[in-house]
Formats: sequence, structure tokens, C-alpha cells
Amino acid sequence: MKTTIKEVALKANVSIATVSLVLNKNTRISPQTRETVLKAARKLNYYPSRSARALVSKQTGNLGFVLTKDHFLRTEPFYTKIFLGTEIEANNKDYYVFLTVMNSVYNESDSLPRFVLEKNIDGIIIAGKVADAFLVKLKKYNIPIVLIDYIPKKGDYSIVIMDNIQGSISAVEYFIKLGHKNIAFIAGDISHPSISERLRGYKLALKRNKIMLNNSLILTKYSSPNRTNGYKAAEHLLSISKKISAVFCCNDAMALGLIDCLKDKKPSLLKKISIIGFDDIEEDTRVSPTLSTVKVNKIDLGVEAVKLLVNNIKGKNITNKKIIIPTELILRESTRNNGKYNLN
Amino acid sequence: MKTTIKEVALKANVSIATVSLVLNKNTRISPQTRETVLKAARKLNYYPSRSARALVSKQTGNLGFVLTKDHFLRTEPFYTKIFLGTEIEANNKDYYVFLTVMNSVYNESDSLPRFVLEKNIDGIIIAGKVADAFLVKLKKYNIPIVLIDYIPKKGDYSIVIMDNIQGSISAVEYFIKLGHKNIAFIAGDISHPSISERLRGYKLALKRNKIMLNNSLILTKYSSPNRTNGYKAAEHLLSISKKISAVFCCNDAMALGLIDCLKDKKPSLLKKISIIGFDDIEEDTRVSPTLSTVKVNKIDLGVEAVKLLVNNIKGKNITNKKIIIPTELILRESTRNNGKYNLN
DNA sequence: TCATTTGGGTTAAACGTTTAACTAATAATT
DNA sequence: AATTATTAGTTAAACGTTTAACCCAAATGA
Repeated sequence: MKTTIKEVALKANVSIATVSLVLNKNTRISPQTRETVLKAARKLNYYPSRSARALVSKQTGNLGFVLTKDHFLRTEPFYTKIFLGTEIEANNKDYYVFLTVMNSVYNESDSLPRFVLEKNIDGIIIAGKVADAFLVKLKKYNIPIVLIDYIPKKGDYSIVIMDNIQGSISAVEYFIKLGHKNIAFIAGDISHPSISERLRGYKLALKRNKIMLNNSLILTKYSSPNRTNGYKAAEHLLSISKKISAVFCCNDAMALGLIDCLKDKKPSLLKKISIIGFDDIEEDTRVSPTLSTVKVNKIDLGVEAVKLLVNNIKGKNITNKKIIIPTELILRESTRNNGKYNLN
Repeated sequence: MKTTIKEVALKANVSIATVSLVLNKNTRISPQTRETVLKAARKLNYYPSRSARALVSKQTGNLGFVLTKDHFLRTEPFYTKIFLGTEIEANNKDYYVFLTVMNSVYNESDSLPRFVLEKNIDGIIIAGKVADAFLVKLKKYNIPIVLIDYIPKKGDYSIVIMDNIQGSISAVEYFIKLGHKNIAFIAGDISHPSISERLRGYKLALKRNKIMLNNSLILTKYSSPNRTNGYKAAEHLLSISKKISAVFCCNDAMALGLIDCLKDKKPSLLKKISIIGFDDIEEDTRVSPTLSTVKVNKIDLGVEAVKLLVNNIKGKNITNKKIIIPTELILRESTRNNGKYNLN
């Protein structure tokens, strides 16, 4: 059977209120009593009942984490690592997190996640792009919301994102420093703010360094930024008769697809051109050539989201905040080349 | 504010007990009253408070789902899909699922997941191989346990697994039917029961068809069965001067690594030898050549685990059960060849 | 000296359900 | 007709916390 507060109180020779106050770090209790109570609790292996606590405090102690199916099932563990971060910080803050996965397309008539309907959470974290209709519907429930890696066109939200602009600039400027002038950009899902920001960073870096923008080197028509589409983008790059000595990819998955394609079609080129990805997905980017990339601290995104959300729940930070996690350029083998050779 | 049972009772002109009984599908209430109550509940958008319910019923309504970090962050969405399955069935059965990720190595002194310590779950599902010390410690808490895709050497557990033996036999026998005689097997993490069963199936199929076992064609020394190790295994296969016309891989990830390697080293061979994987991970296996594989219904594994677990919680099925999910051989481009050509 | 404040607790109500025990009305049995 | 059984509900206790309101003793102030 589960130990209750009553038994702890009995053992410590105090009232149950005292036990409760000690556990809630109330200063009204003297250090001595405090110690006695804590010792008794430890000895009895006591953990307060979440249900009882929730019932009276009107807080469930749960957070919701929402992911679309395509984000959750993505090959690279990007959003799953973000989830890991939320779990770590939720633990620190004594919350539990419910992960739920919704369909990637959202219809007006679709219902909201069960934990919203049943009001079984105190706040909700949404990672990646989701339908605006979903957000609008959700807002009506008056639950604190934090978005990760997505900025809706309309509406005011607490948001945690990585520094896409700065990351892209550092990548492209590194190419330029190496001597590259003909730098391509490949991307999928350009409607996602993070991706379009990376394109913006690419353009900004070129402009800042007085390099003419060449639109035929910008490939953004692909749907999902995955390995297969990276392969297709590479095929296209090979087919156009333009000078290209470096490729900046909107993420590592596409960069891997690019490398796959070159291995298939023109293996010799791999030693000659330069490639930078984005995200630093760790697995599968450490094979020949290892991939230079803009590293995103995924755990941090999750951690900061929980911090922000809990502040919102507790009533601090009534105003919505935007937190930007810095990125870092990581250099590996795929950026050994100086712009002398070209794809075509 | 949240609607309570009181307000529903008031609106339906009955006692709160009646509302509760209706919602719990008790037959003591007449169909008419039943309807009135349900209508009132619907109109008031009423959902019972989980906390209150949990408090009195001594059941949290939560299930725990445990995954090791390396399983969770794996490139192929295998265990994540299993989680999806548990979520679907938990929904049907009115449970919530807490997903938690633990370190891949477990030390005796490591603590158990928080939801176990705090007794915030009614049952627990563990997917993939975990340390036996962890299971032993867990058992002491007397929480119903269901394992997915893992059979511990000692101890009695409720288990859900896929049919590894039958799947492997069907793959290898298909090779044989095509005319292959020199069939290699590559694997990682051979200590995992599912992997060693696949090896057993491979051997069984050869024996059944009177093909001599050649141990130099069996490569199982790799740690994790991932793409990179598939690549390494392929390098090794290329280096030994043995006839090999077909390769059975312990999973799709290794098969993809094998294909990667052939693309790098001997692209022409890809059209000549045959390859079969295991799992059917869907993404990235649909590029040249598309991968033949033994399909595992991952969703089903999760669904069946929840069914089994809930039965255990509810006190049916006191005895531990083993559920075996059938597999299916899926033929794609990687098995077009008949054994005439060889790797070396 | 008496009134007031402070420190360190306790008491008891409340949170929203479930469910055993009860009741009243009707139906079935003898 | 009297007794018993059944049907369809109600009453009230219980679950394990939190917390506002209260209390008493000791310290402080005038």
C-alpha cells in the first residue's frame, strides 16, 4: 500500500498540515521539525499522492507535449530530442509530461488532444509547425501555450526558437571565407518559418559580402526536408549547367541525401565541393565525408520551453516571451574545399 | 472553470451518484435517465476529473512507457511507432501514457522512473532490451509489467513480440527459391533476443533446405544494428574471398548501410546480388534499390501490449501471457536476382 | 504591567469523484 | 393478502491532500 501523509505525521509526531507545509517548503515550520518530518517521510518512502494534490490545488501537475506524426516519426531524432529536454526540465520542476502525436494535417472538425478536452494538463508545448486552425481552437481553452520551432503568422504566443538567421550567416560566411562564390541552397518545407529564416540568413550573408544572388541556385520546392528530397535536389543541381562549388542545406537530412546522390552519380566530386547542413543530428553524419553543420542544442529548446511554460502557469511572465537559443558552426570533413572545383 | 458532476446532476435533475453510475455504464439506471444524464453532460461539456476519480478509485488511469535512450533516438522510427500504437489503444481504454526515457546502461544504484517511485501509474510497458537489474528492481513494486520485443533470460513476464523465426525463415527460403546458395547474415547487438532469433531462423531455413552452414558468412560482432555498422559489415563481406550472392540483414538499417557501402565501393554489384532486411521502416528504404524486407507491424505491437497490460491491471489474465505478432515478407527491388553473381 | 506582535504550529473545510448501504416503489411469489 | 424480490434510484462516507483561519506561548513595545 501507498504511504500517506497521515502515517508520516504520526511518525513525526506532528499534524498532517505540518507535513504538508514542510513538503511545500513553507518557512513557517522550524528547522528541527522540518528535519524530523523529512526523515520520517524518507523512512516511510513517502511520495504525496498526485491525485489528492491535484484535486485540491486545481493543478494537475501535468504538461502536454504535442507533435505532428511526421515530426515524431522523422528519421533524424530532432523533435524527439526536444521532447527529451522537456522531460528533463519537467522533472526538475516536478511536472509530468504527456506526449501526444496528432495527424500532420488538421481539419477544422478534428478534435483537440484528449488531455486538453479532459483538462488533464496545466500547460501545453507544441513543437514544430502545426495548423493555425488548431492553435486558434486551442487558445479558447485558456491553457498556457509555448511553441517550439514555429512562429505562426498571426496570434501572440510564447515561443522558443533557435537562431536560424545567425546560424545560416555563419555557415555561408564560412563558405565565403574559404573562397566559395557559387553557393547553392537547398530546402524543403519552405513555409516553415525556421526554414525560410535559414534562406533569409543565406541571402543576408551573400548581400553582406557583396555576392550576387543567383536564384537558380536556390532550390526550395521540396515538400519535406528529408534525405530522399536531398537526393532529388542534388540530382537537380547536377542537371543545371551552373557553377556550384558549395551547398548550404536547410538541414542535415537533406545534406545526407545530397551526399548519397553524389556517391551514386559523381563520387569524385565529394572531395571537391563543400557542404554544410543544419541541426547536427549526430547519427549518420559521421561517415565519409563527415558533415559540417550548424549545431542546434535540441535539449535546450525543450528545457527552455518548460521553464517558460511553468512561469506562465505560475503566473509570472504574464506577457508572452520569445526565447532564442544560439547555434554553433561545427566544422568537419565536408568543408575542406576552397571553391576551385564545381559540380558541373 | 471546469464543469463538475454536481452541475450535471443539477441539470439532469438526479443525484451525483446517478451521474457517476451512468458514466461508468452501470446497468442499474434506466435508459431514459441515462439519456437525460448523457445529454446534460454533453451540453455542459463535462469530463470527469481524473484526480478525483483516481483518489477514490486508487487507480491513476496512467500507464508508463519506458524506452532506453538509444532506442528512442534511433534513426529508424521503430520504437516510436510502437509508442504510437500504445497511445492509440490507451485512448480506447481511457488511459493516458507517460513516456519516459532512461539511460541505455543501468547501474544497480540508478533510481527507477519517477512515475514508479511516486506510484503515478497503474501499469508499465517496457520496449526493447533493458538491464535485468532494472527489471528485478521494478518487480518489487508489484506493478503489472508488459515487455515488448524483449525476453529476459530469467523471470516470468507478460510479453509481446514479433515472429522473428517465421519472418527470417520466409526471407531465407525466398532467397533459396530464387536460386541463392551463398547467403550471408549480418547483425548487430546479437545479445538481443530478437536479433538472435533472426539468426536462428536463418540457420533453421538453411538446415531445412539442406544448405551447409558457412560460419564465415555470419557477421554478428557489431554492437548496434545501425546504418553505419551495416556499412562496416558490408566492407567486411567484400574483403573476404567467399562466394556471396545474397545477404539477409538483421534489420533495415543495416541493410541500408550495406547498400551505402556497395554504392561507394562496387555500384555495379547492386544490380547483381539480393538483399532482404527486417522491420520495414518505410522511410529511406524506398530509394534505389527499394528494399525487400520482413515487415513488422509496429503499431500492433503497441496495441497488443496495452490490451494485455490493461487486462493484467483489471485482474483478468493473472497468468503471464506471450503474444506473438506475425510478420510478412515484402518483396521490392533488392530481391530481383537469382544467385548467378557474387560479391567477390 | 498590559497590549501587541511574532513564531510555530493545529484544526477543519474543501476539492470531485466512487461505491457500499440504504430506500421506496413496483412486481412476483406463495 | 402478505411476503419477498427486483428495479431504480439516493445518501453519505471516503479517498489524501492543501490552506485559510485559528490558537497558544514567548518575545517585544509602550
